[in-house]
Amino acid sequence: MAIPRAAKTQRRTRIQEEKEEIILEAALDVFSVNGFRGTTIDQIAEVAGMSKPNLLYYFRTKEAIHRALIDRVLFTWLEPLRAFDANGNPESEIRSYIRRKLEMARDFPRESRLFANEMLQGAPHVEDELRGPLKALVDEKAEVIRAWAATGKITKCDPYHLIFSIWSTTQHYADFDVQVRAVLGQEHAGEGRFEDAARYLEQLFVDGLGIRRS
Amino acid sequence: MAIPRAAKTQRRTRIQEEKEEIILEAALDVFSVNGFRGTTIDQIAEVAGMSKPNLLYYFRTKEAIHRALIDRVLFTWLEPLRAFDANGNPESEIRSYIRRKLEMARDFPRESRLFANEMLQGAPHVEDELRGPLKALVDEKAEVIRAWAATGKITKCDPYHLIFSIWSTTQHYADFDVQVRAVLGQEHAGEGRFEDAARYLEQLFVDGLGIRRS
DNA sequence: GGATAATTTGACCGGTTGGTAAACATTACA
DNA sequence: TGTAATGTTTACCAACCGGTCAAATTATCC
Repeated sequence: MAIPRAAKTQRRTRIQEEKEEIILEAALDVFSVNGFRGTTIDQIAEVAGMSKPNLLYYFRTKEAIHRALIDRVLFTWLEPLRAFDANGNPESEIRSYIRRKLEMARDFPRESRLFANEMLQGAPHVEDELRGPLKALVDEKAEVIRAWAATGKITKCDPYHLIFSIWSTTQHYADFDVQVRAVLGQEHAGEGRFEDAARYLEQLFVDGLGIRRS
Repeated sequence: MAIPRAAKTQRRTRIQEEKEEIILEAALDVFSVNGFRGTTIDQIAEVAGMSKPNLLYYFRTKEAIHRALIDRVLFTWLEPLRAFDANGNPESEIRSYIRRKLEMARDFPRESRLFANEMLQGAPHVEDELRGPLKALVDEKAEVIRAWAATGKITKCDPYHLIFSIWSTTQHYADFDVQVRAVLGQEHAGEGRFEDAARYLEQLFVDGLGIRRS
Protein backbone atom coordinates (compact mmCIF):
# COMPACT_ATOMS: atom_id res chain seq x y z
CA MET A 1 0.00 0.00 0.00
CA ALA A 2 1.49 3.27 -1.09
CA ILE A 3 1.82 5.97 1.52
CA PRO A 4 -0.32 8.82 0.25
CA ARG A 5 2.34 11.48 0.32
CA ALA A 6 6.09 11.27 0.22
CA ALA A 7 6.31 13.98 2.85
CA LYS A 8 4.77 11.63 5.39
CA THR A 9 7.52 9.03 5.19
CA GLN A 10 10.25 9.17 7.75
CA ARG A 11 13.21 8.32 5.55
CA ARG A 12 13.59 10.13 2.26
CA THR A 13 14.57 8.17 -0.79
CA ARG A 14 17.13 9.21 -3.37
CA ILE A 15 14.40 10.15 -5.83
CA GLN A 16 12.60 12.25 -3.24
CA GLU A 17 15.69 14.30 -2.50
CA GLU A 18 16.44 14.84 -6.18
CA LYS A 19 12.91 15.74 -7.17
CA GLU A 20 12.32 18.04 -4.23
CA GLU A 21 15.51 19.86 -5.16
CA ILE A 22 14.36 20.24 -8.76
CA ILE A 23 10.96 21.49 -7.65
CA LEU A 24 12.36 24.08 -5.24
CA GLU A 25 14.76 25.28 -7.89
CA ALA A 26 11.90 25.71 -10.36
CA ALA A 27 9.66 27.29 -7.74
CA LEU A 28 12.36 29.84 -6.96
CA ASP A 29 12.35 30.86 -10.61
CA VAL A 30 8.63 31.45 -10.67
CA PHE A 31 7.85 32.73 -7.16
CA SER A 32 10.69 35.26 -7.27
CA VAL A 33 9.19 36.91 -10.31
CA ASN A 34 5.45 36.53 -9.88
CA GLY A 35 5.02 36.43 -6.13
CA PHE A 36 2.89 33.90 -4.30
CA ARG A 37 -0.54 34.71 -5.68
CA GLY A 38 0.78 35.32 -9.17
CA THR A 39 2.43 31.92 -9.38
CA THR A 40 0.60 28.80 -10.56
CA ILE A 41 1.50 25.22 -9.77
CA ASP A 42 1.39 24.48 -13.50
CA GLN A 43 4.12 27.06 -14.14
CA ILE A 44 6.36 25.49 -11.52
CA ALA A 45 5.66 22.00 -12.82
CA GLU A 46 6.52 23.03 -16.35
CA VAL A 47 9.83 24.61 -15.33
CA ALA A 48 10.58 21.55 -13.21
CA GLY A 49 9.80 19.31 -16.17
CA MET A 50 7.13 17.22 -14.53
CA SER A 51 3.36 16.94 -14.42
CA LYS A 52 1.34 18.87 -11.89
CA PRO A 53 0.07 15.79 -10.02
CA ASN A 54 3.59 14.47 -9.87
CA LEU A 55 4.78 17.71 -8.32
CA LEU A 56 1.90 17.58 -5.86
CA TYR A 57 3.08 14.14 -4.85
CA TYR A 58 6.15 15.77 -3.30
CA PHE A 59 4.57 18.96 -1.98
CA ARG A 60 0.95 18.73 -0.98
CA THR A 61 0.06 22.36 -1.66
CA LYS A 62 1.38 25.54 -3.20
CA GLU A 63 1.84 26.88 0.31
CA ALA A 64 4.08 23.94 1.20
CA ILE A 65 6.44 24.67 -1.69
CA HIS A 66 6.57 28.33 -0.81
CA ARG A 67 7.21 27.66 2.85
CA ALA A 68 10.04 25.21 2.15
CA LEU A 69 11.62 27.80 -0.13
CA ILE A 70 11.27 30.67 2.33
CA ASP A 71 12.70 28.63 5.18
CA ARG A 72 15.78 27.76 3.16
CA VAL A 73 16.32 31.28 1.85
CA LEU A 74 15.85 32.97 5.20
CA PHE A 75 18.64 30.93 6.71
CA THR A 76 21.30 31.53 4.06
CA TRP A 77 20.19 35.12 3.62
CA LEU A 78 21.34 36.07 7.10
CA GLU A 79 24.72 34.37 6.75
CA PRO A 80 26.64 37.62 6.05
CA LEU A 81 25.13 39.36 9.06
CA ARG A 82 26.00 36.42 11.30
CA ALA A 83 29.59 36.65 10.08
CA PHE A 84 29.71 40.28 11.20
CA ASP A 85 32.36 40.10 13.91
CA ALA A 86 32.39 42.15 17.09
CA ASN A 87 36.13 41.63 17.50
CA GLY A 88 37.10 42.77 14.04
CA ASN A 89 37.85 46.40 13.33
CA PRO A 90 35.05 48.59 11.99
CA GLU A 91 36.56 49.32 8.61
CA SER A 92 37.24 45.75 7.55
CA GLU A 93 33.96 44.47 9.03
CA ILE A 94 31.84 47.07 7.24
CA ARG A 95 33.75 46.65 4.00
CA SER A 96 33.46 42.87 3.97
CA TYR A 97 29.81 42.96 5.00
CA ILE A 98 29.04 45.22 2.04
CA ARG A 99 31.10 43.04 -0.26
CA ARG A 100 29.40 39.84 0.90
CA LYS A 101 25.93 41.31 0.53
CA LEU A 102 26.77 42.57 -2.96
CA GLU A 103 28.06 39.15 -3.92
CA MET A 104 24.79 37.64 -2.79
CA ALA A 105 22.83 40.17 -4.83
CA ARG A 106 24.95 39.19 -7.84
CA ASP A 107 24.96 35.43 -7.34
CA PHE A 108 21.54 34.85 -5.79
CA PRO A 109 19.23 37.51 -7.20
CA ARG A 110 16.22 35.19 -7.23
CA GLU A 111 16.52 34.60 -3.51
CA SER A 112 16.65 38.34 -2.95
CA ARG A 113 13.57 38.90 -5.08
CA LEU A 114 11.65 36.11 -3.39
CA PHE A 115 12.30 37.81 -0.09
CA ALA A 116 11.43 41.24 -1.47
CA ASN A 117 8.16 39.90 -2.85
CA GLU A 118 7.30 38.55 0.56
CA MET A 119 8.05 41.93 2.17
CA LEU A 120 5.93 43.83 -0.34
CA GLN A 121 2.98 41.63 0.52
CA GLY A 122 3.39 42.44 4.18
CA ALA A 123 5.29 39.26 5.09
CA PRO A 124 2.16 37.13 5.60
CA HIS A 125 4.24 33.95 5.80
CA VAL A 126 7.30 35.11 7.72
CA GLU A 127 6.28 37.84 10.10
CA ASP A 128 7.08 35.62 13.09
CA GLU A 129 10.61 34.97 11.85
CA LEU A 130 11.13 38.71 11.41
CA ARG A 131 10.01 39.57 14.92
CA GLY A 132 11.88 36.64 16.42
CA PRO A 133 15.23 35.40 15.09
CA LEU A 134 15.85 38.30 12.72
CA LYS A 135 15.22 41.00 15.30
CA ALA A 136 17.36 39.13 17.83
CA LEU A 137 20.29 38.94 15.42
CA VAL A 138 20.00 42.58 14.43
CA ASP A 139 19.72 43.66 18.07
CA GLU A 140 22.94 41.81 18.80
CA LYS A 141 24.86 43.39 15.91
CA ALA A 142 23.40 46.81 16.64
CA GLU A 143 24.96 46.57 20.09
CA VAL A 144 28.34 45.94 18.49
CA ILE A 145 27.98 49.03 16.33
CA ARG A 146 26.83 51.10 19.27
CA ALA A 147 29.96 50.05 21.16
CA TRP A 148 32.13 51.14 18.25
CA ALA A 149 30.46 54.54 18.33
CA ALA A 150 30.81 54.80 22.11
CA THR A 151 34.57 54.22 21.90
CA GLY A 152 34.95 56.73 19.09
CA LYS A 153 35.85 54.19 16.43
CA ILE A 154 33.02 55.41 14.23
CA THR A 155 30.76 58.44 14.22
CA LYS A 156 27.72 58.18 16.48
CA CYS A 157 24.76 57.03 14.43
CA ASP A 158 21.62 54.92 14.69
CA PRO A 159 22.86 51.34 14.25
CA TYR A 160 19.50 50.03 13.05
CA HIS A 161 19.23 52.52 10.25
CA LEU A 162 22.85 51.82 9.40
CA ILE A 163 22.02 48.17 8.91
CA PHE A 164 18.90 49.05 6.92
CA SER A 165 20.97 51.23 4.62
CA ILE A 166 23.44 48.44 3.90
CA TRP A 167 20.65 45.99 3.24
CA SER A 168 18.80 48.32 0.92
CA THR A 169 21.75 49.60 -1.09
CA THR A 170 23.10 46.12 -1.77
CA GLN A 171 19.84 44.28 -2.38
CA HIS A 172 18.85 47.05 -4.76
CA TYR A 173 21.17 45.54 -7.35
CA ALA A 174 19.20 42.29 -7.27
CA ASP A 175 15.66 43.54 -6.75
CA PHE A 176 15.79 46.53 -9.11
CA ASP A 177 18.15 44.92 -11.60
CA VAL A 178 16.09 45.96 -14.63
CA GLN A 179 16.08 49.57 -13.56
CA VAL A 180 19.80 49.56 -12.83
CA ARG A 181 20.55 48.10 -16.26
CA ALA A 182 18.18 50.49 -18.00
CA VAL A 183 19.65 53.57 -16.34
CA LEU A 184 23.29 52.53 -16.76
CA GLY A 185 22.65 51.80 -20.41
CA GLN A 186 24.29 49.29 -22.70
CA GLU A 187 27.81 50.51 -22.09
CA HIS A 188 27.95 50.38 -18.28
CA ALA A 189 25.48 47.59 -17.49
CA GLY A 190 27.99 44.75 -17.85
CA GLU A 191 29.03 42.67 -14.88
CA GLY A 192 31.44 45.45 -13.95
CA ARG A 193 28.54 47.29 -12.35
CA PHE A 194 28.92 45.19 -9.21
CA GLU A 195 32.54 46.23 -8.83
CA ASP A 196 31.61 49.87 -9.43
CA ALA A 197 28.89 49.54 -6.82
CA ALA A 198 31.28 47.94 -4.33
CA ARG A 199 33.81 50.72 -4.80
CA TYR A 200 31.21 53.44 -4.42
CA LEU A 201 29.42 51.88 -1.44
CA GLU A 202 32.59 51.08 0.49
CA GLN A 203 33.68 54.68 0.08
CA LEU A 204 30.26 56.02 1.03
CA PHE A 205 30.01 53.99 4.21
CA VAL A 206 33.62 54.26 5.35
CA ASP A 207 33.64 58.03 4.94
CA GLY A 208 30.01 58.46 5.92
CA LEU A 209 30.58 56.67 9.20
CA GLY A 210 33.73 58.61 9.96
CA ILE A 211 35.97 55.57 9.88
CA ARG A 212 39.69 56.29 9.64
CA ARG A 213 40.94 54.65 6.44
CA SER A 214 43.89 52.37 7.13
CA MET B 1 -27.96 54.23 -27.76
CA ALA B 2 -25.28 54.08 -25.12
CA ILE B 3 -21.69 54.35 -26.21
CA PRO B 4 -20.18 50.96 -25.39
CA ARG B 5 -17.33 52.21 -23.27
CA ALA B 6 -16.96 55.38 -21.30
CA ALA B 7 -13.34 55.56 -22.37
CA LYS B 8 -14.39 56.15 -25.96
CA THR B 9 -16.30 59.33 -25.26
CA GLN B 10 -14.49 62.58 -25.78
CA ARG B 11 -15.83 64.53 -22.82
CA ARG B 12 -15.81 62.83 -19.46
CA THR B 13 -18.82 63.20 -17.24
CA ARG B 14 -18.71 63.99 -13.54
CA ILE B 15 -19.55 60.39 -12.69
CA GLN B 16 -16.80 59.09 -14.94
CA GLU B 17 -14.16 61.18 -13.24
CA GLU B 18 -15.33 60.22 -9.79
CA LYS B 19 -15.61 56.51 -10.50
CA GLU B 20 -12.31 56.28 -12.32
CA GLU B 21 -10.69 57.93 -9.33
CA ILE B 22 -12.30 55.44 -6.95
CA ILE B 23 -11.24 52.52 -9.13
CA LEU B 24 -7.61 53.65 -9.40
CA GLU B 25 -7.49 54.22 -5.67
CA ALA B 26 -8.79 50.70 -5.04
CA ALA B 27 -6.51 49.22 -7.69
CA LEU B 28 -3.50 50.86 -6.04
CA ASP B 29 -4.42 49.08 -2.81
CA VAL B 30 -4.53 45.69 -4.45
CA PHE B 31 -1.85 45.89 -7.14
CA SER B 32 0.73 47.31 -4.72
CA VAL B 33 0.39 44.27 -2.51
CA ASN B 34 -0.30 41.41 -4.89
CA GLY B 35 1.37 42.50 -8.09
CA PHE B 36 -0.24 42.35 -11.51
CA ARG B 37 -0.73 38.62 -11.87
CA GLY B 38 -1.71 38.17 -8.25
CA THR B 39 -4.50 40.74 -8.46
CA THR B 40 -8.04 39.92 -9.60
CA ILE B 41 -10.59 42.31 -11.00
CA ASP B 42 -13.06 41.08 -8.42
CA GLN B 43 -10.73 42.16 -5.61
CA ILE B 44 -10.43 45.66 -7.05
CA ALA B 45 -14.17 45.86 -7.62
CA GLU B 46 -14.88 44.84 -4.06
CA VAL B 47 -12.50 47.43 -2.61
CA ALA B 48 -13.97 50.03 -4.95
CA GLY B 49 -17.46 49.08 -3.83
CA MET B 50 -18.87 48.24 -7.22
CA SER B 51 -19.70 45.22 -9.34
CA LYS B 52 -17.12 43.76 -11.70
CA PRO B 53 -19.05 44.59 -14.89
CA ASN B 54 -19.52 48.11 -13.63
CA LEU B 55 -15.78 48.46 -13.09
CA LEU B 56 -15.15 47.04 -16.56
CA TYR B 57 -17.42 49.73 -17.94
CA TYR B 58 -14.79 52.29 -17.00
CA PHE B 59 -11.66 50.28 -17.73
CA ARG B 60 -11.94 47.69 -20.47
CA THR B 61 -9.29 45.32 -19.11
CA LYS B 62 -7.12 44.64 -16.10
CA GLU B 63 -4.17 45.86 -18.14
CA ALA B 64 -5.90 49.19 -18.72
CA ILE B 65 -6.30 49.81 -15.00
CA HIS B 66 -2.72 48.87 -14.33
CA ARG B 67 -1.39 51.04 -17.11
CA ALA B 68 -3.36 54.10 -16.00
CA LEU B 69 -2.00 53.58 -12.50
CA ILE B 70 1.60 53.13 -13.60
CA ASP B 71 1.49 56.19 -15.84
CA ARG B 72 0.26 58.35 -13.02
CA VAL B 73 2.72 57.00 -10.47
CA LEU B 74 5.74 57.19 -12.77
CA PHE B 75 5.20 60.89 -13.29
CA THR B 76 4.86 61.94 -9.67
CA TRP B 77 7.52 59.50 -8.59
CA LEU B 78 10.22 61.39 -10.42
CA GLU B 79 9.15 64.77 -9.09
CA PRO B 80 11.90 64.94 -6.41
CA LEU B 81 14.64 64.10 -8.90
CA ARG B 82 13.37 66.77 -11.30
CA ALA B 83 13.54 69.29 -8.47
CA PHE B 84 17.21 68.44 -7.98
CA ASP B 85 18.84 71.75 -8.87
CA ALA B 86 22.17 72.18 -10.64
CA ASN B 87 22.53 75.69 -9.29
CA GLY B 88 21.93 74.83 -5.66
CA ASN B 89 24.81 73.87 -3.40
CA PRO B 90 25.56 70.17 -2.94
CA GLU B 91 24.74 69.96 0.73
CA SER B 92 21.27 71.47 0.60
CA GLU B 93 20.40 69.69 -2.64
CA ILE B 94 21.40 66.26 -1.35
CA ARG B 95 19.72 66.88 1.99
CA SER B 96 16.44 68.03 0.52
CA TYR B 97 16.43 65.26 -2.08
CA ILE B 98 16.77 62.69 0.69
CA ARG B 99 14.11 64.41 2.73
CA ARG B 100 11.68 64.58 -0.17
CA LYS B 101 12.19 60.93 -1.08
CA LEU B 102 11.67 59.91 2.53
CA GLU B 103 8.48 61.93 2.70
CA MET B 104 7.21 60.11 -0.36
CA ALA B 105 8.06 56.76 1.20
CA ARG B 106 6.09 57.81 4.27
CA ASP B 107 3.12 59.42 2.53
CA PHE B 108 2.82 57.26 -0.60
CA PRO B 109 4.05 53.79 0.33
CA ARG B 110 1.57 52.07 -1.97
CA GLU B 111 2.93 53.92 -4.97
CA SER B 112 6.43 52.85 -4.02
CA ARG B 113 5.37 49.24 -3.67
CA LEU B 114 3.50 49.27 -6.97
CA PHE B 115 6.69 50.38 -8.63
CA ALA B 116 8.80 47.86 -6.72
CA ASN B 117 6.44 45.07 -7.75
CA GLU B 118 6.85 46.10 -11.36
CA MET B 119 10.66 46.06 -11.02
CA LEU B 120 10.70 42.63 -9.41
CA GLN B 121 8.76 41.25 -12.34
CA GLY B 122 11.33 42.63 -14.76
CA ALA B 123 9.38 45.79 -15.65
CA PRO B 124 7.29 44.12 -18.38
CA HIS B 125 5.03 47.17 -18.64
CA VAL B 126 7.47 50.04 -18.22
CA GLU B 127 10.82 49.00 -19.63
CA ASP B 128 10.53 51.61 -22.39
CA GLU B 129 9.94 54.40 -19.89
CA LEU B 130 13.00 53.28 -17.93
CA ARG B 131 15.27 53.27 -20.96
CA GLY B 132 13.84 56.52 -22.27
CA PRO B 133 12.65 59.35 -20.02
CA LEU B 134 14.04 57.93 -16.78
CA LYS B 135 17.52 57.32 -18.14
CA ALA B 136 17.53 60.77 -19.76
CA LEU B 137 16.65 62.45 -16.49
CA VAL B 138 19.22 60.49 -14.51
CA ASP B 139 21.90 61.18 -17.14
CA GLU B 140 21.21 64.88 -16.78
CA LYS B 141 21.43 64.87 -12.99
CA ALA B 142 24.49 62.60 -13.04
CA GLU B 143 26.22 65.29 -15.07
CA VAL B 144 25.45 67.81 -12.36
CA ILE B 145 26.96 65.57 -9.72
CA ARG B 146 30.01 64.90 -11.86
CA ALA B 147 30.54 68.63 -12.16
CA TRP B 148 30.37 69.01 -8.40
CA ALA B 149 33.05 66.35 -8.06
CA ALA B 150 35.20 67.92 -10.77
CA THR B 151 35.22 71.27 -8.94
CA GLY B 152 36.03 69.64 -5.62
CA LYS B 153 32.68 70.38 -4.01
CA ILE B 154 32.18 66.72 -3.24
CA THR B 155 34.41 63.66 -3.24
CA LYS B 156 34.80 62.00 -6.62
CA CYS B 157 32.33 59.14 -6.91
CA ASP B 158 30.15 57.36 -9.43
CA PRO B 159 27.07 59.59 -9.76
CA TYR B 160 24.82 56.77 -10.99
CA HIS B 161 25.52 54.59 -7.99
CA LEU B 162 25.08 57.63 -5.78
CA ILE B 163 21.57 58.11 -7.14
CA PHE B 164 20.84 54.39 -6.79
CA SER B 165 21.89 54.50 -3.15
CA ILE B 166 19.56 57.39 -2.37
CA TRP B 167 16.68 55.68 -4.14
CA SER B 168 17.22 52.38 -2.38
CA THR B 169 17.79 53.70 1.14
CA THR B 170 14.71 55.90 1.07
CA GLN B 171 12.30 53.57 -0.74
CA HIS B 172 13.33 50.83 1.66
CA TYR B 173 11.12 52.43 4.31
CA ALA B 174 8.08 51.98 2.08
CA ASP B 175 8.85 48.67 0.37
CA PHE B 176 10.23 46.83 3.40
CA ASP B 177 8.01 48.54 5.92
CA VAL B 178 7.04 45.28 7.67
CA GLN B 179 10.65 44.33 8.15
CA VAL B 180 11.61 47.75 9.41
CA ARG B 181 8.78 47.70 11.95
CA ALA B 182 9.58 44.15 13.02
CA VAL B 183 13.27 44.86 13.57
CA LEU B 184 12.76 48.19 15.31
CA GLY B 185 10.22 46.58 17.61
CA GLN B 186 7.20 48.08 19.31
CA GLU B 187 9.11 50.86 21.03
CA HIS B 188 10.91 52.41 18.02
CA ALA B 189 8.52 51.61 15.17
CA GLY B 190 6.34 54.68 15.65
CA GLU B 191 6.20 57.46 13.09
CA GLY B 192 9.43 58.80 14.57
CA ARG B 193 11.33 56.23 12.53
CA PHE B 194 11.16 58.49 9.49
CA GLU B 195 12.81 61.32 11.36
CA ASP B 196 15.48 58.96 12.70
CA ALA B 197 16.06 57.72 9.17
CA ALA B 198 16.30 61.25 7.81
CA ARG B 199 18.85 62.22 10.46
CA TYR B 200 20.95 59.12 9.84
CA LEU B 201 20.80 59.25 6.04
CA GLU B 202 21.59 62.95 5.80
CA GLN B 203 24.63 62.40 7.97
CA LEU B 204 25.70 59.33 6.01
CA PHE B 205 25.50 61.03 2.64
CA VAL B 206 26.87 64.42 3.63
CA ASP B 207 29.90 62.88 5.36
CA GLY B 208 30.18 59.98 2.93
CA LEU B 209 30.36 62.32 -0.03
CA GLY B 210 32.91 64.56 1.64
CA ILE B 211 30.64 67.58 1.71
CA ARG B 212 31.75 70.37 4.03
CA ARG B 213 28.98 70.89 6.58
CA SER B 214 27.84 74.48 6.70
C1' DG C 1 -42.02 65.29 -18.28
C1' DG C 2 -40.24 62.73 -21.91
C1' DA C 3 -36.52 61.34 -24.94
C1' DT C 4 -31.98 60.14 -24.99
C1' DA C 5 -27.60 59.03 -23.31
C1' DA C 6 -25.00 57.21 -19.40
C1' DT C 7 -24.64 53.88 -15.84
C1' DT C 8 -25.48 49.55 -13.32
C1' DT C 9 -26.71 44.81 -12.80
C1' DG C 10 -27.31 39.64 -13.12
C1' DA C 11 -26.66 35.90 -15.90
C1' DC C 12 -23.43 33.82 -18.38
C1' DC C 13 -19.04 31.87 -21.05
C1' DG C 14 -14.74 29.60 -22.07
C1' DG C 15 -10.43 28.99 -19.99
C1' DT C 16 -7.55 28.48 -15.82
C1' DT C 17 -6.56 27.16 -11.14
C1' DG C 18 -5.51 24.30 -6.96
C1' DG C 19 -6.12 19.91 -5.91
C1' DT C 20 -7.94 14.74 -6.04
C1' DA C 21 -8.75 9.68 -7.36
C1' DA C 22 -7.36 5.81 -9.16
C1' DA C 23 -4.98 3.17 -12.45
C1' DC C 24 -0.47 2.29 -14.06
C1' DA C 25 4.72 1.99 -13.94
C1' DT C 26 8.94 1.63 -11.63
C1' DT C 27 12.11 0.80 -7.93
C1' DA C 28 14.05 -1.36 -3.82
C1' DC C 29 14.80 -5.23 -1.36
C1' DA C 30 14.15 -9.90 0.71
C1' DT D 1 12.45 -13.08 -9.02
C1' DG D 2 8.50 -11.71 -6.71
C1' DT D 3 6.25 -8.33 -4.21
C1' DA D 4 5.43 -4.42 -1.58
C1' DA D 5 6.47 0.34 -1.50
C1' DT D 6 7.37 4.23 -4.22
C1' DG D 7 6.68 7.10 -8.11
C1' DT D 8 4.00 8.76 -12.38
C1' DT D 9 0.17 9.63 -15.36
C1' DT D 10 -4.53 10.38 -17.12
C1' DA D 11 -8.85 11.97 -16.26
C1' DC D 12 -11.33 14.76 -13.63
C1' DC D 13 -13.66 18.37 -10.33
C1' DA D 14 -15.39 22.55 -8.22
C1' DA D 15 -14.08 27.17 -7.69
C1' DC D 16 -12.24 31.09 -9.74
C1' DC D 17 -10.79 34.15 -13.48
C1' DG D 18 -11.10 37.84 -17.18
C1' DG D 19 -14.44 39.43 -19.84
C1' DT D 20 -19.23 39.83 -22.54
C1' DC D 21 -24.12 40.71 -23.17
C1' DA D 22 -28.58 42.35 -22.90
C1' DA D 23 -31.76 44.11 -20.00
C1' DA D 24 -32.84 47.33 -16.36
C1' DT D 25 -31.99 51.60 -13.98
C1' DT D 26 -30.61 56.31 -13.44
C1' DA D 27 -28.96 60.94 -14.88
C1' DT D 28 -29.16 64.76 -18.27
C1' DC D 29 -31.10 68.16 -20.92
C1' DC D 30 -34.56 70.18 -23.90
